[in-house]
Amino acid sequence: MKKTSVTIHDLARELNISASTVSRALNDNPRISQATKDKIRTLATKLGYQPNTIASNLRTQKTHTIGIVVPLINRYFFSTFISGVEDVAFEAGYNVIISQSKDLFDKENRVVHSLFSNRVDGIIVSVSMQTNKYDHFNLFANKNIPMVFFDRIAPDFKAHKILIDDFKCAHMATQHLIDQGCKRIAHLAGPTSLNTYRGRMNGYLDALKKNKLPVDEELVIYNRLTRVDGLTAIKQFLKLKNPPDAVLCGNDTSALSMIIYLREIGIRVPEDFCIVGFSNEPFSEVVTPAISTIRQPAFEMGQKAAELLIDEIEQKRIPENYQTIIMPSDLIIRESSSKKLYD
Amino acid sequence: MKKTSVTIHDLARELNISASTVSRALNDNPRISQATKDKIRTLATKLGYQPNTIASNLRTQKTHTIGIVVPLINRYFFSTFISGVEDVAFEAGYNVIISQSKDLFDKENRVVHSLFSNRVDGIIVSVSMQTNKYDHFNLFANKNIPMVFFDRIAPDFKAHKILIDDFKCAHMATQHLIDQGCKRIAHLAGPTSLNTYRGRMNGYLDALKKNKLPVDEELVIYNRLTRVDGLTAIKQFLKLKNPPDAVLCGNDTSALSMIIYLREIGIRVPEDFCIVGFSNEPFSEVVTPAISTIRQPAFEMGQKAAELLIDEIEQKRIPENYQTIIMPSDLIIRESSSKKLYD
DNA sequence: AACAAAAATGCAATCGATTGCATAAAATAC
DNA sequence: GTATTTTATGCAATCGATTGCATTTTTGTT
Repeated sequence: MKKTSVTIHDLARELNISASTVSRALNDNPRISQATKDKIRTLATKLGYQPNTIASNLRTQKTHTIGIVVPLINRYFFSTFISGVEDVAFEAGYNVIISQSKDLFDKENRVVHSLFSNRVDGIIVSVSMQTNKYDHFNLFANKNIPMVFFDRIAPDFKAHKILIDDFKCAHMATQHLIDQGCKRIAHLAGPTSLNTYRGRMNGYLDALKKNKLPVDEELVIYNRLTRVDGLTAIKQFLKLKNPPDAVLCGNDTSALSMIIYLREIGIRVPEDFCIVGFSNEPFSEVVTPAISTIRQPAFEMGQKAAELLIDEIEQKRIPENYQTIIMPSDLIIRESSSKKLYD
Repeated sequence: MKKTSVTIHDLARELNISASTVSRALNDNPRISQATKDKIRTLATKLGYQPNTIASNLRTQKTHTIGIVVPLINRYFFSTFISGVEDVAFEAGYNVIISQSKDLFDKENRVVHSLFSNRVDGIIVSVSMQTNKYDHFNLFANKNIPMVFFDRIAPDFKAHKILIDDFKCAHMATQHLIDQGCKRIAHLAGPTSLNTYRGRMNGYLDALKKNKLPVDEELVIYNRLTRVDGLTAIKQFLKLKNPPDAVLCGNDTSALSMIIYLREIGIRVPEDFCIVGFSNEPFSEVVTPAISTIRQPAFEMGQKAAELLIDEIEQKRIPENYQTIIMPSDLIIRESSSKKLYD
C-alpha cells in the first residue's frame, strides 16, 4: 500500500499557505518570518516530510552527485581512494556514484555516458588499461563539467590531475636495487599507453643509464601485471641465457607471484634475487619476504580529488586554473630487496 | 560558456513534430512509425542529444539507482561485494551509490536518510558495528522500498537477507582446532549485538560443549577486532595464569596482528599456538604462516543481493516472499592451525 | 467513393521543488 | 492620517521527460 510521499504542497495546503513559502522556509530563506518557519518545520517533522532531491535537482540543474570511474573497485588502491573521496564528498553534501571499467575500454565508455545522463556535477576518473582514446570525456569537457583525473590520466584535458611521480619512484627503486649490488635488473611493465607505466618504465631506464648500465631489451616484459602475468614473466626471465638478478615490477600483485614462485623453486629472495613492487598493497607488508614497494597515499589522493572537484563545481576557484598535483610517495624498503644484509 | 543541453523539445522543434512523439520514438514505442523513429534518432545523434535522466526520474518515480551502505568501502570483503553488486546492477541498467558508515551509527543514520532523499529504488545494507537500533530503516520499510541486508543484518524487517552460516563456520573452525590437539581455545569476538559475531561466538561455544571442553570466561575477549585490538587481546591472553594454546579470531585482521606478535616474541605458530581467522582477506594466504580462515563468497553475495533487489524493484517476484539466503562458505586450513604436521 | 478500422501523432497535465516578479501586510516617517 | 519603506507571502513559470486521452492521417473494405 505505497502511499505517495509528503510534498511541500501537502504542507502548504495543511497550513493554508503557498508552496513557495514552504520551500523557502525549509531552505531557511531570510525572506520568511521565524514564526512561519517554525510552524512549517514542526509540521514537516510531524508528517515525516523528506525532500524530493530529484525534483530539486531538475529545477536547480545540480545533482550534488559526483561520479567515480575506476578500473576495479576491489583493488586496495582504488577502494581506499574511493573511501577518501566519499569522506570529503559526504561532508560537503555530495553523493558518490561509483562505476568500474573492469579495465575494458568499452565498459568505460558506457559508464561515462551513463554518468553524464545522470547529470553528475563532476567526475573523478582513472582510465582503464585499454584506454588510448579519450573522446568519450568530451561529453563532459564540452559542457565544462568539472573532471579530475588521477593515477592513470587522460592527457590534454582541461582538468585537474592527481598523480604521484612515477618516474622518480621507479628511478629511486632502480637505484636502490643497484645500490644493493644487483647487476642485471629487469622490469615488468604495464601498457605504456598509460602515463603511470610509461613513467615507471622511463624512470627505470633512466636510472640504468645514469649508472652506465646497459639496457637490455630482453629484460623488459610488457603485460597486464596480473598474478598469472607475474608468473609468466618470471619464468621467461629465468629462461634467458643471461638471466637477471632483480626485477622491478609494475605492481605488487605481479611482484607477489614472482616471490611465491621463486620460493617454490628454491631461489632465495633477496639473497639470490631481488624484487621491488609498486603500490604497497596490504599483503606486501606481511608476506615473507615482505615486498619492497612504493607507497601511494591513496586515501589522501581521494580526499584531494574530491576537494578540487567540489571547489570547481561550486566555483570556489578560478576556472582555467587547472592543477597537476604530485602527491608525496616513497620507497618502502623491505626484505625482498635487502640483499646487502646478507652479503 | 555552458550552452544548455539538447532536449526532446529541441529535436521536436527542428522536425516540426511534438515532444511526445520524440519521447516515444526514443523509447522505441510501437505507436511511432519506423520512418519517424529513424528521422528522430538520426537528428538526436547529430545534435548529440543525451537524455536527462533526472527529468525522467521525476516523472516516472524511478531512479534506476540502488544505494549501498557498508561499514568501510576499502575492506576487501566489502569492496568485493560492491564489485559484485555493480556487476549485476550495471547490466540491468542501474547505477550504484555507495556510502560508508565508518562503523558509526550516526553516520549510518545520515547516509540512510540521504539515500532516501535521493529516491534510490532500493538499498543494500550491512550495518555498522555500533548499530543496535534499526528505526532509520523504517523510512524505507514504510514506503515498501525494497531492502536487502547482508552479512550484518537488521532483524525483523521484511527484506531479503544474505548471509553465511557464521555459527556453522565458527563451529567447524573450533572443531578443527580441537582436532589439531589444541586444549585451551580462546575466542576474540566482535560486538554480539551483531548477528555475525553472535553467531561465531555461539558456534565456538557450542563446539566446546559438544566436545565436553570447559568454557572459560577468561578465554573470550570482546572488542572491535582492529589490528591494535588483536594485539591487545593476544597480550591479555598470554598474561593469564593458564593461557590458551589457540585463538579463534572474529576476523583476519586481528588474527594477523596476533601472528606477527607471536612471531616477534618467539612463540611458534602453529607448533606452540594455533590461530584461525575469519573472512579470508587477501593477505591471509600469503603471510607466513598463512592464516587458516573462513572463505566468504563476497563477489557472489554482491551479485545475489543485486539480483534479489532488482527483481523486487521490478516486481518480478511475489512480494512478501522474503528470503534468507545462506551462501556457501568453508574453512580454509592453512599453516597457522596445522599443528598436527609438527607433532 | 464512402466509411470503418487501424495507425500515427499531438495536446496538455504531471512529477515536486525553485525562483523572478508582483502583491499584500506591517512598520515607520512626516 | 497619509505616504513611504520594509517585511512577508503568493503567483505562475520552469526544469525535461512521460503519458492518458483526443485528434488526425492513413489504410483497407465494399
